[in-house]
Amino acid sequence: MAKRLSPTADNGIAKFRASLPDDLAHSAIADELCAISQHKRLMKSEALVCDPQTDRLVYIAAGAAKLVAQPSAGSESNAMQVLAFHFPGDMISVLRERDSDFRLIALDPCELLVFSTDRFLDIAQGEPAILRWVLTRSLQALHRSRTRMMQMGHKSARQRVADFLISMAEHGGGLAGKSCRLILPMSRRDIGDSLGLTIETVSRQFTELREAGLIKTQGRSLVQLLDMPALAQAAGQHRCAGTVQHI
Amino acid sequence: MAKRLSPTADNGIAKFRASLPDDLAHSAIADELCAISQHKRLMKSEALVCDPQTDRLVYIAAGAAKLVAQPSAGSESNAMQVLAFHFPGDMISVLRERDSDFRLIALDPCELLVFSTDRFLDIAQGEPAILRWVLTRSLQALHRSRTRMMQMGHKSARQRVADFLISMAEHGGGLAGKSCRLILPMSRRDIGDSLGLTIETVSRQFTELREAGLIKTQGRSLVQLLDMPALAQAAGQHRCAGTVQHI
DNA sequence: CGATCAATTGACTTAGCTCAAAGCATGTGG
DNA sequence: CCACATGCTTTGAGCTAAGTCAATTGATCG
Repeated sequence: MAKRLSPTADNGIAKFRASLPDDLAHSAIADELCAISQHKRLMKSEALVCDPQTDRLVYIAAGAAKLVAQPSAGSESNAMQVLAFHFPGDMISVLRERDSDFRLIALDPCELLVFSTDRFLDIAQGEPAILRWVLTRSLQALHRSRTRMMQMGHKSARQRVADFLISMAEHGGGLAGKSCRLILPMSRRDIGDSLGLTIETVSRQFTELREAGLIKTQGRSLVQLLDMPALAQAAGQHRCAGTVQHI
Repeated sequence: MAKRLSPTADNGIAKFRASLPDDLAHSAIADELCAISQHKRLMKSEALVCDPQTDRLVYIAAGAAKLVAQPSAGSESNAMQVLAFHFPGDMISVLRERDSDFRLIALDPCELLVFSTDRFLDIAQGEPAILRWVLTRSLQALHRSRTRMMQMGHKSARQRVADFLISMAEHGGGLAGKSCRLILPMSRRDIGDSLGLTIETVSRQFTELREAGLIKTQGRSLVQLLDMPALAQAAGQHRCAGTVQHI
């Protein structure tokens, strides 16, 4: 059993165990994995620092984070790219990379479990079900990344922003009705960087969506999606929760 | 041992075995995997058709292929997106998807091994090293996908085309010197669809690169990279901005 | 209650898209 | 083997969506 570090560490570990396949939550393998895990807490805007020599697997127990890449070369000013936003329950692979380093930055206070990928896999090799669990999640992540790439490809600013809001709503879970309240943990800059748009364009899109009656905003981070089917349509007739209406 | 289907089938299977971790190439597990593999040959432009109900793993033994996604809904005209190009030795995961179907289309005659992902993993569970092998490749694919997504984000047409050429050269293997000959198996349209650009823009970029003395073209598909360092720089820097200092 | 940074709005510029026409390869039939 | 036909590619001329620059408004915190 993992040594008692602190109540919150135990809490994070418990969440990790719970996310594993049911029958493995309390297996010896799970114990081993927990034992090699490093428990980290990040303050808002703090970056996860870890040995850049090894690949890492990071499990998010609580909080939201962004995975960013910044070209190491020259131009400091702009050019920060947000590759993905991550939420509790996500397992992220952070590969070491020579030219552009990838970093995980907390959007709000985060609780993480960090594993060395190699050591994790060495242990997981003893239990193929765990290996398969990680593999399945990776394939899904790959699939999601490809789907998003598809969208980045040729979509308008309106479509990207609408799609972003829809996908945030999917995470929030409030997909039930037509409307949905969201608290966005990320700034407009983060949103822009993740969509390949400028903050100004993002802001203008928010304004237009508000004027079209599709959303309502309040303060920086509170957004209310008033008509999700219409939003989904604005996003390009993709995934709408219940009703996909033809055009 | 897998039943002898045909000389080419055996050839494809041999390549698959060779790509596995050394000590497993002739293991019983490898035999089992080969036994459940479906050997397919595709003509140029032919799509891989397989049961859309199950996820598939596809190993490319020979030929080049593109992974495309087309939004199922309405608009036929444009909106075909090329998610990735694949080459011999690649292992691709084709997930079934309800709204937008992903298809693998041959760019030239292809030789493929197709596995049901579930059955593959069921067998691979007997040999964690194979599971880990697939996982490692998936994480790399994810990483590549993210890197490309980053580029799709905010990069100019020039940067995208230059980067595309560089990455094609990496596949060709002729990375040694400053120059490199490439035979592109894909059309300008495919290139455009993969970069989120129109064929016209791709063509114009080729022209400009030619006029800048960075490449030389001959016919549709032959491209000669004359100055790869300069190309790499064009792929990286060259922030559009108001002040475009010519090269 | 200012100080400070994020977000919005406006005016202007431009990269890349659209539409349209002309050149080239590649394959086919005489 | 050559002429033709077809589809790919290149080139050209506007247009528009989104970026840049700049100034204002709004929120958040010591």
